[in-house]
Amino acid sequence: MAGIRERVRAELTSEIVRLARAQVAADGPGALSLRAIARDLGMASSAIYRYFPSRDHLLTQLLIDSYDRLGDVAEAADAACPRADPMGRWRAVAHAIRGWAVANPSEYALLFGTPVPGYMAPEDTIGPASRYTLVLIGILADQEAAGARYKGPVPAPLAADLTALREFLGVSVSNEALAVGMGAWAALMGAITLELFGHLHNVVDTPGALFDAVVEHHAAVLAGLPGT
Amino acid sequence: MAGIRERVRAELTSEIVRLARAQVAADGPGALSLRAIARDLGMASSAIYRYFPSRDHLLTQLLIDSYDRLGDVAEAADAACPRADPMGRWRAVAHAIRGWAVANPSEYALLFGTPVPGYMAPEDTIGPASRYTLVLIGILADQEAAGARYKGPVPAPLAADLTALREFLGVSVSNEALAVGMGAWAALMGAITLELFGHLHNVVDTPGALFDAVVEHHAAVLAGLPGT
DNA sequence: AGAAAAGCAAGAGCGGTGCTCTCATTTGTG
DNA sequence: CACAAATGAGAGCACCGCTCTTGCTTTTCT
Repeated sequence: MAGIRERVRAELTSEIVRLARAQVAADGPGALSLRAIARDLGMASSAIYRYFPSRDHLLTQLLIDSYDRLGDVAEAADAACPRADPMGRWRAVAHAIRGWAVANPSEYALLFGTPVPGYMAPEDTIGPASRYTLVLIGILADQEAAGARYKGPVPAPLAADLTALREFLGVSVSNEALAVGMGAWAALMGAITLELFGHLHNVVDTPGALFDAVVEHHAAVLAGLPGT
Repeated sequence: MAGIRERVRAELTSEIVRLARAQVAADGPGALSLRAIARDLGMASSAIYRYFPSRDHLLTQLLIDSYDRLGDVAEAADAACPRADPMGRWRAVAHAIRGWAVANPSEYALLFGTPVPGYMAPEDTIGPASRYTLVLIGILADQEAAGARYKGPVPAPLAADLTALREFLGVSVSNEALAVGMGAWAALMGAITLELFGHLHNVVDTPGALFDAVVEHHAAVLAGLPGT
């Protein structure tokens, strides 16, 4: 009942994931080949399906793992800052996210690039996918708790969504703060995506320059000081 | 010498592109299959290669076409506004871009989603790819010419790039304005990408709400009025 | 006009993919 | 020990991009 078989199964499963991740890292998502993994493992291609019922299921596993790694670096960067300095934390987390993205471009593409056509991310992914955003929201909440005030106007439909979101998360932030934060989030991801997907090649040579400007701009906005 | 053969060749070529676009629109890029196109055309799969030497070449053609369509809608939206109202033009162009994106998600994914692994966009694409950005820069230039002032600081490396960019484009805009504009650009594309690629599904229900907030925020920033 | 050259479509074929099915073997358990 | 479950192997299906050869048609040149 120790389950010797279960153990070797778990090991093989994680070995498959390991090879899959290496494949994705090397040639991007879409280059993921179950047959190639089977070859590397020295087993028949059909045997892989005992561990992952389809290529998409394996891809989902990679998705979850990558979201978790991103969550790790975001949380680590946040934890390394004094909690009383939300703007320093914002800068640190933002740069940590970009750092992870440029270090793992294929994984970033997997998370934030073109979604697989017929593929809808299952429930298991939303937890890991939320981690890095929760870090950002936490910073926002602390900044507001420290006295920052954000002025709207927040469009009515957005306000309703934000209210629901706040209640779901159980965090105490105003709708105005959430709206500002989502704007910063979009700018953050937009800057990284433009950079990583090559849209700055014919515009700007210095990698990260646009990103720095974006982060600094939103640092000022997120500061939420009166008169801004 | 009228070139009857050339004409039928041109027609067949555009027919191939038409079917390819339909395929991409239906099932996203990556579902593009030369064999399927050949089947639809009732010809041998090998015959396609007389018109496009490889799948990537056909994809490049689709890329150029899509960039041109995006450029069309951006320019049209801009032209429909009074030139003397740059902020109105910004709003109009931004919403036009998003409108095109939500109406043609697969084409948007083709342009701004995960790049094809080994694929590097050839020179012919940078012209069409620049059109919608030139519209945005034009608005920025007019706004600054109308008296708007943007304050830095612009990071030194970014400043160098922006100077080169300005000289290349031959537009008269300050580095500060360009930096602010690129920030708005990143936020714009980031908001669209997050929405279209499903990252708002568990956050916000109202499509476009985040986008509106982002556009309005940057409208205020781009206004460039003293005290902002 | 006739011959040479160029363009074109078709078919077979290579190596690759995801995935399914069957069959034999191994392994843990009642 | 015997039985049932889990596992691996192999063949096979339908698809993919791409290449090569083989004929046929159209254009062009002499």
